[in-house]
Amino acid sequence: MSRSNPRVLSTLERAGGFASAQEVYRLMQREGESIGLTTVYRSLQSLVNDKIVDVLRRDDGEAIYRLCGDAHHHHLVCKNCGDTVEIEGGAIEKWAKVMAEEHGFREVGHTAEIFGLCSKC
Amino acid sequence: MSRSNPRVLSTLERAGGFASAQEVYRLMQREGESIGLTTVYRSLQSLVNDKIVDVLRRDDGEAIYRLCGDAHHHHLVCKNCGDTVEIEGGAIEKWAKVMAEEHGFREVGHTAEIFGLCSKC
DNA sequence: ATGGAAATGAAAATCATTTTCATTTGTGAT
DNA sequence: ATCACAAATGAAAATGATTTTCATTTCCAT
Ligand SMILES: [Zn+2]
Ligand SMILES: [Zn+2]
Ligand SMILES: [Zn+2]
Ligand SMILES: [Zn+2]
Repeated sequence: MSRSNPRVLSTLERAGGFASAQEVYRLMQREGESIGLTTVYRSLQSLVNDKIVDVLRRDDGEAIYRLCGDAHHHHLVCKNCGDTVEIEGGAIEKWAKVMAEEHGFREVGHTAEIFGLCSKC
Repeated sequence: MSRSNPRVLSTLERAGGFASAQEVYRLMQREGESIGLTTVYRSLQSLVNDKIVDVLRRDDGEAIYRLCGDAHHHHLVCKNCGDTVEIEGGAIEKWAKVMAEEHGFREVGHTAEIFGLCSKC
C-alpha cells in the first residue's frame, strides 16, 4: 500500500477535477514536474482506495479520476462528452437495503450510475 | 461498415446475454466454430451500431455486450463467494428516468449492482 | 465465367495499465 | 554522524484488450 504523492492530487485539482492518469502525467510533465508515470498510477489508485477520488470510465474504456465529496452519491454521465452530474440516490438507497435483506445479504454496498447524452450533445 | 456474422449474435445469446468479445470468441472456439477474433470484434461493433446489443464496461475496463431485448435486471453479488442473484430493478428504473429528465439527458441507460455477504458466508 | 465489392482473419500495431526490479529516499536507533 | 531497514520511485518490460493492415477468400451481379 503506497501513499499518494501529494503533487498528483494537486494536479488533479488543477485539471478541473477530471482527468485520466495519462493526462495528469502529461500535465505534470508540461509544468516541469519530475514524476514517473508509475507513481501517477499508484497515487491515483491510492486516492481511490481512500475514497478521495472517484473513478469512472470513458467510452473508450480509459479510466478517469475526479475529486469527489465524501457524502455518498451517484453519477449521471454523458457518454459522449463525459460531462458528469452528481446526483442523490433517492429511492435506490432503500431499494438496495430491501433487496439485500430479502435475500439474506449483510454488509451491503451498491453502485448505480446513469449514462446517456447530455443536453449539449 | 461490415455486416454482423450471425453466429456471433447466436453465441452471445447462448452465453446468457452478457459477455465480452474475448469470451464470445473463446466460446465459439470451444464449440469448434471457425472464426477470427477480428470478425468477432467487428460483428459486435456492428450489432452495437444497429442497437441490437448494448455495451457496458466491466470494472477492469473490458467491454461487455448483451442483447438489448433481454429482460432487464440487476444483480446482487456476494463479495466473498461470488454467488449472484438476479433481482428486479424496482424503484431504480423510475429513479434513472426521473434523474435523467431532470438534467436534460436523453437515450439513457443505467447500471446498478448490490454487493455484500450472502447468508452462507 | 469475369470483375468488383464485401467479408474474413492472421499478424502487427496501439495504447492504457500493471509488473518487475534496481535505485533512491526517509526514518529511527545507536 | 552512521548504519540498517522499510517505503517510495521510476525506467523498462510485460500484459491484455482493441484496432489496423493487408492479402486472401467469398459473394453477387452481369
Ligand atoms: Zn455531452
Ligand atoms: Zn446509493
Ligand atoms: Zn457468499
Ligand atoms: Zn434497471
